[in-house]
Amino acid sequence: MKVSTSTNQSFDPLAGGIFPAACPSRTVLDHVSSKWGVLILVALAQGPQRWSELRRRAQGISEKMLAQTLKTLEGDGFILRDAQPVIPPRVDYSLTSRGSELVALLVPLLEWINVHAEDIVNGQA
Amino acid sequence: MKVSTSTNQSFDPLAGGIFPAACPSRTVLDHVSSKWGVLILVALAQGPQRWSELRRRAQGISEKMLAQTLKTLEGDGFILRDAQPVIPPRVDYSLTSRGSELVALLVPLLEWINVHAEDIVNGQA
DNA sequence: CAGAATCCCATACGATACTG
DNA sequence: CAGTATCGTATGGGATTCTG
Repeated sequence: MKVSTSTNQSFDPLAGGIFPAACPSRTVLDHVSSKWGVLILVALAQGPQRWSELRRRAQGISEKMLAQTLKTLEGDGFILRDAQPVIPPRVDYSLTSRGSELVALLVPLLEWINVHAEDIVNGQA
Repeated sequence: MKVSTSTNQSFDPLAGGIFPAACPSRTVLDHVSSKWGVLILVALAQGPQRWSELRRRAQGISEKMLAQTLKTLEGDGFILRDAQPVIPPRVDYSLTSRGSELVALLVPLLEWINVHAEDIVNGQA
């Protein structure tokens, strides 16, 4: 599959699958692009992490949203939940191989955003 | 910049900028990952398009959301609005160079999702 | 520590109608 | 054609409290 990487103007491997209103692609896209999905995914790119670590990393996330986001991502097979039966409880979250594939595509995007964000919100060229 | 593409485990060019709650990166990320942002951007990857074409492409979008999304993306400098003073009105939207950069990162992501979506929502490995 | 449960609100979003 | 205006709803998401 070829995709030229700049000032790209013609392709259409998406035509059949992303744009229809009720398609699997839309569902997955919504999960990933939910307010916290990307952040949790990318946070896990740095290796397995515990609940509280994720909570600290994704600043501003509520417990409810963390739980919900983790469940969705687990349901999609992007992350793995490893609960150890100890007291106090310890649960580690990590990327599955599918999750790693996705994150590999997400990281460049987030990096680009991170680099250009300031100019963008400041309205600079 | 190197980013290994699987079972990737260490980098952190994001540490400083994406995770803080009130940072430009978050703002831009929210714009891009809004329900319709990605779709409109990627639709425009196929070349300049008119309002009604975009509306047809991004199936399910309401006029309100299309207008709002286009304004946000224009405000961020991702797309260009070219209104021609003719009757009936004709307005073409196109990607700016900044928009093209972004889209170049978005397309592989959407393609990946498009390919794997079915398995993901069906709960298959 | 790692959640689940509940309550509640803001706003994202859709449907419809109207306009230059 | 390319929008704007208005209204109503659904739900994303926060705060708080409770539990194994």
